[in-house]
Amino acid sequence: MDDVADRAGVSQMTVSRVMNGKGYISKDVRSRVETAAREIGYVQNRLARSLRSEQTPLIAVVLPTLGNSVFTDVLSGITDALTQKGFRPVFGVTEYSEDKEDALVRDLLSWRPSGIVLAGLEHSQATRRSISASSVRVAEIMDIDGTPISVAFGMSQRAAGQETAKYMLAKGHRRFVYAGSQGGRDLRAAKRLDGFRQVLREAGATLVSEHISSEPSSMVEGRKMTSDILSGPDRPDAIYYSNDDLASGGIMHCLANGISIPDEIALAGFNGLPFLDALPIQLTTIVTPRYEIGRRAGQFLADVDAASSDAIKPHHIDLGFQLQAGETC
Amino acid sequence: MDDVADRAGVSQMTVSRVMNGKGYISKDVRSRVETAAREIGYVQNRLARSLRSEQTPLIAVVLPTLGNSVFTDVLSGITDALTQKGFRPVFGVTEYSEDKEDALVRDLLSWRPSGIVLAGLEHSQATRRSISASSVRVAEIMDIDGTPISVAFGMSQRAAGQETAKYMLAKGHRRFVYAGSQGGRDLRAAKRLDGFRQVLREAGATLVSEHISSEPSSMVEGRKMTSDILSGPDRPDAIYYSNDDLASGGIMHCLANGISIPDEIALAGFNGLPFLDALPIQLTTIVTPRYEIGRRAGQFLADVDAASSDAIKPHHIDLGFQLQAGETC
DNA sequence: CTTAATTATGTTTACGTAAACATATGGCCG
DNA sequence: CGGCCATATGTTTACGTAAACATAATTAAG
Repeated sequence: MDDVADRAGVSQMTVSRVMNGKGYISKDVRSRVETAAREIGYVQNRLARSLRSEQTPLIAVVLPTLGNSVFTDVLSGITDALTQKGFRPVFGVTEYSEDKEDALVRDLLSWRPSGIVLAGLEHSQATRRSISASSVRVAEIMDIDGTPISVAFGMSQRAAGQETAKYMLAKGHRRFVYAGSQGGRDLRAAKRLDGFRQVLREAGATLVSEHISSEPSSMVEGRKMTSDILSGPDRPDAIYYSNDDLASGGIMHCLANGISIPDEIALAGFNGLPFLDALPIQLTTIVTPRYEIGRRAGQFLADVDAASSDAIKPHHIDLGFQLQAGETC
Repeated sequence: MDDVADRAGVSQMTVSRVMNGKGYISKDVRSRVETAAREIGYVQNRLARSLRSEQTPLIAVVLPTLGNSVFTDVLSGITDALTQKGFRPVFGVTEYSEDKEDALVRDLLSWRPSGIVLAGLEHSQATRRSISASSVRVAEIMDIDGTPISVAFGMSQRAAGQETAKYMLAKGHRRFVYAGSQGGRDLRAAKRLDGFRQVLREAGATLVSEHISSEPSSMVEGRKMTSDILSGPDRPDAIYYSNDDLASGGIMHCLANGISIPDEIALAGFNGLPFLDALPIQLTTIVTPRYEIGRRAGQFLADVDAASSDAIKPHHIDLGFQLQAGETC
């Protein structure tokens, strides 16, 4: 800035004013400064700017993984909303580990972001302390079953599990198996299962068993699990998968082995990923507003006014979900 | 830091040394400082740290979109590599616009990142200027057909197009149509088409027409385009799609309308996305090392030693690709 | 036992910016 | 014409940290 100032024959402070469009600047000086800046290729140093002004246009984003398109959809929504308001995401992935979340949150907060996005409502005491000590705005996403730190954008995971169970029961299925992944560390999936279980219990139906793979979810994994389940001793008449990736693997297994869906076995997934449309059989699933969740969360955090009301009463914004009836139940 | 210092009965500088593990510190002082820091919940201010030390653990990542899983795969690879070495990605999307890339690069460079990831090898003069003025390390990804600024990690897009053409010709197809998206702004797709065209020309085969939708690529879009192509006047016997999303839309159209693949029409895609396995017909496509490209690029940028050799001769790292023969050609 | 290293700590300063606090000019009002 | 306000610019300082440059205490070497 000093160099630009010299070249334009003004003080450093005047350059700062031109750059930020604050205060009074004469037309003449403005153009001289702008020219000088362009000529020497001046680029602001945001580190200094943010240090001095005590605010950054950064939003920390903490997600469990990028390997699941659910979270890349969310990230896409966040990014779009933030970009529009001149904010930038800085992010990291926890791989569903609480310890990594703690460390990551601490690390990201050291950038003094103005906001932070967390997945889910369950966070360690350490994470909560870090956050409350820093006065960042917080948006929790995906889940609304519980008490948010500040505002949660998402849908009721439990209700999604319930609705799926009701639908499958209505279709006449009685003996169920649950197939999940990530070693059960996906707490949203656990809540869905919880809702699912509860409805089954009330209806007197049976949850024969729960298969939880330790792998990340994928079609291949879903196919393998389905094979195990169907060749096992206690064969169910329906499988509830923790997500579409696993469920589509289930469809593949059945197709490949001539197992008729839904007569011999019914399947249901979760997420409503677009690739389902390409499958030969339409999966019954729950369509979630992933992009919208991200966009709303981003919008909220980038909205400086929403910030000012710092003592926000914890609440949630329910973005709903949609059961998409397919041919697999 | 001053507060921690007071509490531990040492100077601010000693606290700094403990935090960064630099210089000599006695066991006693170290533990006192660590305790004090924990007690008052001290969190480093990276803005100040980076400002003073003139280096940041940030890597700027500029991608065309997050709406295409190709780039989320890449981003996942980048993130994994960076995280491991204590770096963080800060990113933005260009939506395939050169102007947005310029603005984004300028903006991201203002954070003084130690590295930047760009997609492709084609960049405006403005972008090149910004980058060379800032002395960041640069990794260009996806494409290696051309001269990189520094190091490019990717594969030959042109060769991919060529190989697809050769394969389809070998299967006896002669009249081709190309189907692309993004209004032709995807320069990698353009290079593939270029290679494809060239091989057809040399073989005396015909590229009947090139359909370029202005929409982002998706199965729905691919299905629509395929319908148009097949109902048009000059019906081809093969369609080369710019990617798997469009191609799988093509498969759907054919399945839904009883069009036999590959007898009535042959199809080929690009990327080798995992969901292809779930389709009733295996698509012939090119499998690209997307995650690996991201990982290698991230690794390179996070490697401080690779940095020191600042006058790197422009070169590329070819991560190759694999033609995956399916049932659609 | 001196001297020189090694270990351990402190003091001063600079990183690049913007907030806070001046100051100067001109125009408008009564 | 004096006073006040809007406009336009400058000067000083602080943001939180680490590099650079001391200095003190301890150990090793001769």
